[in-house]
Amino acid sequence: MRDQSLCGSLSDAELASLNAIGRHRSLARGQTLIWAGEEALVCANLLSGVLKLSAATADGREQIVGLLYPADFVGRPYAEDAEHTVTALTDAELCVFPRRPFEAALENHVHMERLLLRRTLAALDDARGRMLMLGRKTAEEKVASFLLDMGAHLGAAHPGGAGRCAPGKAAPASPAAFELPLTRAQIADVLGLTIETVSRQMTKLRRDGLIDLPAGRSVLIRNRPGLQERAEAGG
Amino acid sequence: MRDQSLCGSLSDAELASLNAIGRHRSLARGQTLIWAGEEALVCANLLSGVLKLSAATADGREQIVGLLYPADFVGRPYAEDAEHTVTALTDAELCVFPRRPFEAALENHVHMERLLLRRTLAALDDARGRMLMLGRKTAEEKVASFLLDMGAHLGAAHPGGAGRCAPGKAAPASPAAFELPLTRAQIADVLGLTIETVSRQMTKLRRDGLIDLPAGRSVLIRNRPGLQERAEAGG
DNA sequence: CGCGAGATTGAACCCTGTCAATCCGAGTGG
DNA sequence: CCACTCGGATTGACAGGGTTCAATCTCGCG
Repeated sequence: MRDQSLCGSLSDAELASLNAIGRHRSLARGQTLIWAGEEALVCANLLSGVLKLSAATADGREQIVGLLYPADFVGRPYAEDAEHTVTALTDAELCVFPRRPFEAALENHVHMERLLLRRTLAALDDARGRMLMLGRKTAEEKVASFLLDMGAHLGAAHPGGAGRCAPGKAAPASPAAFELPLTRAQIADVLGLTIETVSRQMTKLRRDGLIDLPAGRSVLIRNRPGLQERAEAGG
Repeated sequence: MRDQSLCGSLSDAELASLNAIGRHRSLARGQTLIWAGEEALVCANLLSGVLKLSAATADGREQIVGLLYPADFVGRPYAEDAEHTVTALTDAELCVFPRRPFEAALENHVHMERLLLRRTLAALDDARGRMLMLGRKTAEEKVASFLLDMGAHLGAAHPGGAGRCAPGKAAPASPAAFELPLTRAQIADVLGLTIETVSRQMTKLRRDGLIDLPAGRSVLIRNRPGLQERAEAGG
């Protein structure tokens, strides 16, 4: 468990105090760990699988505001109520900590707090990058950059077993083929589009020979430079 | 200077070590402090004025990914290169720290680091809230929520002197009138729209009696509940 | 007065959303 | 084995919200 996650590069003492309050938990695909608006009871460390972080308008429009991959931190310390809903896109495994004890552990272990600060800063950069995409990219650019992003994150995945990261390999060259952990509807919610537009752009990219869509949710990138060109912009 | 900013609620020792490395700096309206892509040389604490945080696509489309108000933290510790450009929307005053020494100070003063962590977590929530707005709100909803947001932030502003926060008054009831620190073009860049759409939505809200636009950039909120209704969603 | 930046307004276009029909693959039960 | 169903994906037709292009207006300032 001492991988590149939050637990990674902690002292033995720190690891021990985390283990003392942490509990292993499995999430089935579709299951929700945290509901927006409810009391934020837990933080966690994602061990395997992919989670979505989402927000919704009063009338039901949904926006996925973040995707969480293995080793990512889950939850929001220091907030009484959760701002966003956390749901499993694939079956997932977590190391869950009750929020209060976790906060206490943070305060007692400077190193852990420092690690979380760096991660949070990185997450903030990521979120802001997504804002450029949502606000200023066309549908084609959105879909193209989404596919490239996803390919990078599912790097070491064996096509078929979604999203498990081989420990040790930090950032492997993303392979040509992978399995999307999201439905078209969820992709639409990530990109701020509709199902239909996502579908159309995908088939357009396929017709243009940049990608292939052999079955259901599997994707094959045939022409990465070309795809990057379609992604334009800075993302 | 011991206000609600990063410097606020620090011990004397911590304050002293910040003062040792910090330097006061003024920024004229339109001046840029940090360029995206360049080496990130400084962090800072915003004393007065309003700054924008922006990203741009290769072909020049711009998206404002954050607005910074007095007492906000500026910059990105632990990153070699800046991801976003920081520019003054109004004349502004900052307390600037060279990044490296600032990082060192962070490591030596747990309390400061903890404060920055909380702020960063809050900024992350804010950014994600904006993602919902960019991805899922209509033009009218975007403009309405922008005006409400701005009214809240410019709370204690005397119409005409943009964005200076009266110390002590934490979150005053937002007044009916304020002066926008942004041009229509910049508002468009915040909301992911065009100048023309922003303009049209503003005059629509005026025609409907929800707001008034007496002069250039001044705004008067005539019917806050009505405006909130137009803002819909969760923002 | 005239200039220029910013703002408003108008008209035409088109990308994307909406509505609806169809298709596909997996699982189920007759 | 096949029909049926059901969720997800694709495709088509159409309408509309927002962009684009362009003209006009306002206001501060030299």
